[in-house]
Amino acid sequence: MVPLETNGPKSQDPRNAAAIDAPRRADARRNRERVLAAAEVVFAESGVKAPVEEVARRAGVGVGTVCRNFPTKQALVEAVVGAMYETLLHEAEDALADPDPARAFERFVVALPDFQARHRALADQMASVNMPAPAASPRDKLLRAVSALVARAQAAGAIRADIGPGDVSMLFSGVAHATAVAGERQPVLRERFVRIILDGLRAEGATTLPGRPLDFAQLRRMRQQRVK
Amino acid sequence: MVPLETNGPKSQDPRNAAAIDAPRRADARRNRERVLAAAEVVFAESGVKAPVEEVARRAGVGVGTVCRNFPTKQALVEAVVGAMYETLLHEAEDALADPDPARAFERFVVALPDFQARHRALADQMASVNMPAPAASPRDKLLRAVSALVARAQAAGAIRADIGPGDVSMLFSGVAHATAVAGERQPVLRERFVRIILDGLRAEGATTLPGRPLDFAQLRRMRQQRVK
DNA sequence: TCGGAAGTGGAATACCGATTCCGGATCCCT
DNA sequence: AGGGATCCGGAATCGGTATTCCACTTCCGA
Repeated sequence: MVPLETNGPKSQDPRNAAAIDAPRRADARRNRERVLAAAEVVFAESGVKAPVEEVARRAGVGVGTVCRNFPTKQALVEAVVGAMYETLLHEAEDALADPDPARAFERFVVALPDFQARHRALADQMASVNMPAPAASPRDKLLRAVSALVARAQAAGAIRADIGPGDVSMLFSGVAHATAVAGERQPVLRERFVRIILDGLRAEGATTLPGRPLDFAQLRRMRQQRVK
Repeated sequence: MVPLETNGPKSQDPRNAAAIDAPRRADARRNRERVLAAAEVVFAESGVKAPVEEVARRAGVGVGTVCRNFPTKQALVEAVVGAMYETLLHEAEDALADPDPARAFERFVVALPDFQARHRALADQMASVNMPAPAASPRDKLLRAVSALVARAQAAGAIRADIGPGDVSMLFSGVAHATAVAGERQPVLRERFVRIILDGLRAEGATTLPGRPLDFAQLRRMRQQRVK
């Protein structure tokens, strides 16, 4: 590999993932997008175990094209997950735009399990990521946005003070997983659970929680401990 | 059971699964137990995707022995799950033995996610079963016990009336799944979430829940709808 | 418009794990 | 103890999917 060129245009950049992300030819770039979009759909409806060939078919390209863009299936999955962070980030930013902290928080915790239930398999992938988020990456921005939503809601007295953003994230992801099993066509069920948990998050002092409020950094550390 | 008799042993009984469960030779029966035990451990730590060969190795037998006892990997998984129902049933019955309905309920909802977090992959399997439980099977007994725990707690005014056993089961399974990802070595985390949800379940009237209380029959029906 | 670099489809290959098969070992009854 | 039914181990088989490879097509700059 390293397709030798007459005079090193880029060969000295060891981590030019960007170059791989954006192939030279227009049709190639287009195909890459198609594959990514197809993969998101396929993985959502059949889980990550869906054959690569299915993704290729759905994208209208050959398997070779898929594998050239994403050298490994794992790489494909990660790319799709990366795209999902951006979607969730929008969700969070939309919520943050609401001037009422309580409503903003509520809006996000309704949207989160909703989104995750529609992407069960990929949400599981997201949950097992345990690398620190590169600064200013979509994931990093998302974590900050969620932290802000929680902090703002707490400052406004809308939710109890003894929880952290990590707690919130896990609680509602749990809802997503539980309801996805029963069928994503049951938004009512999801809403019931979100309401119940919201009631629990509001119940200041009803119970003294063991442990400390959980933030994302701690959450990540806990995942790493897990030998896996 | 059905210890062989001298003539006409059993060959005409089409559904003598029991006979398969209890092979004639003592060493065979012993091996079967070993495989079951090994499978439980292996699946718990590596998920159901763990190779059959790994189970065999852990059990100290050849793959052939595993496959003879459980003609299919799926059959092996189901056998292990079946055993788990019995364990959970004990948990539920122990809880029911507590004369205080509130304490009994609480005790079970702490034990449930705890147990499921230690058997994540198998818990997922359990969640996707959508056949009616045969009357008096461990699973059937478990569902009844849980329903009783919920009903009793409601009658005592310990938890809100607008929820059903299906709601409870899904909520706490969600906790199990969420915390299992972060590492089953974090019982404190699990307890935090259980407390929060318990607060939410206590908050009578705090929020009017959409939909109706969910019982197990409805839950099963919802799973079936899901084309899969 | 042309030439060749860049990209493509999909058959061939590599791999991995479930299931089958059978010569040999083990048990259990007499 | 003897002998046959039963069971065992694990190599061979089979199936299914990820990945590689290359003859052929498409794009794009000159």
